[in-house]
Amino acid sequence: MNPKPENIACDSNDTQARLLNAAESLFIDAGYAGMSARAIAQTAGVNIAAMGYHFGSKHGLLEAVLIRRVAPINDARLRRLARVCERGPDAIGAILHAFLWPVFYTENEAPARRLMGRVMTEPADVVEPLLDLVFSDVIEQFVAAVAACFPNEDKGLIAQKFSFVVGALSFTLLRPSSPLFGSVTTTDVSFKRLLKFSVDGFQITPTNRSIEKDIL
Amino acid sequence: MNPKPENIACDSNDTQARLLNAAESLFIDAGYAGMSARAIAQTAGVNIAAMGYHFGSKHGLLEAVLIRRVAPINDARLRRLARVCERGPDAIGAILHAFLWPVFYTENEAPARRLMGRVMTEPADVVEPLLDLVFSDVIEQFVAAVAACFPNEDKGLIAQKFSFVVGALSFTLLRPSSPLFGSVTTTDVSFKRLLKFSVDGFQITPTNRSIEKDIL
DNA sequence: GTCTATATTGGGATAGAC
DNA sequence: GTCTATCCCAATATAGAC
Repeated sequence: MNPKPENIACDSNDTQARLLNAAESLFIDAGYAGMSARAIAQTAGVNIAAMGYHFGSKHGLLEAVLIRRVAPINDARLRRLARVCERGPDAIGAILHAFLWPVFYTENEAPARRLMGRVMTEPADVVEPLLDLVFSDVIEQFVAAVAACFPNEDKGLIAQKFSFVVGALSFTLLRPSSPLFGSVTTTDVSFKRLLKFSVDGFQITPTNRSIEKDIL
Repeated sequence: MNPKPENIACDSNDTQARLLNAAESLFIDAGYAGMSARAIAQTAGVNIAAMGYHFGSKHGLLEAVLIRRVAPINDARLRRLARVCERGPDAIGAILHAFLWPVFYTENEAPARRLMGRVMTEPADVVEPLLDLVFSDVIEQFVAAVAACFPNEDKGLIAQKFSFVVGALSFTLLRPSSPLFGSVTTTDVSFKRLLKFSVDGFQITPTNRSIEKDIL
């Protein structure tokens, strides 16, 4: 289907890379259903038929777009996770750092970030198989590592807290500047804030009973 | 455009309600671009032309779908916020409770929750005007209330922390059961976990310097 | 208020010449 | 590998009869 799978340059002028870049940009802005094959070809400056030739279909093109960006990030995540040897509550910061850092600082980070935010929130029938394929291993390993930090905590609680982190991350990537939340910040500031917020959210703290009283 | 704007029943059999329910269901599952007017009419069991007659267009129908669900939730949020008089760090739990509780426990909550998750993550060109219209007032008031709890903190930091909460909330609503994050939980458990996670994330804690050292 | 029928545009995919 | 041309179907919207 793809006669030249290796060595795909990101800013080359060949047809495959042009299609990948165009599809990525349109997917970020409009989602899968909102981007048309015609618009992709036009943005890429290539013929419509080239998409079918190189990637089989619009969906095949999306898959290639995803893997190009997400695979390096997930590789970096797992490499960093492997270096976090210590366990116990103090390791949570290092683990979440290993999970978040590659998203913000891997090469070609700007498009990759928005792409990750978009794909994590797309309708399930479009990307669920792709999400499972690309993220299940990483999520599983990180959840297990976090769970090892808190051996006495409920495993379901740990997994859900991790999903809160993924949600906060996805939303941050998806709307880097939103009129709803005021001023924009730099990548570095967002990263540090999200990391600290996540670490604090994972800490074991006594439940504040005054919150419960507020129910109506 | 809409000859009968008031008194829209949620489970009635009249054409408007059937269209609203069908559009909501399809929007949740496929997003705006992924749902077709034909599919809406077919699901609703009404004629395609009825959509144009009652709501003007597919976009007008989406707007009605949104307002029907989100307006009651936002009203409840602001009513609850108005009752949170005290200020200081202890009020953060009550404020976040006021923000989150109506999402999980307002009537017709099940579709409303997924709808909120979907609309918060849709491509900007589809819903940005709607999001501004529906959410800007609520977000602004809640961010201001939270900022009043932490008068010495940077306002941008407060706003971004609040966006983390919104992100975690949206993702939780969007994927109530995801194979990536293991077992499903009840609404009550998710609500309590998200509330505690958010409160803990807002607390002022010393920055853990060991996290910084982990940068490769 | 409802429906049939249709106008008009755009969708994804591909056959086949070069 | 690339392009033209086209197939077939789906999209939203609306006109006009009832």
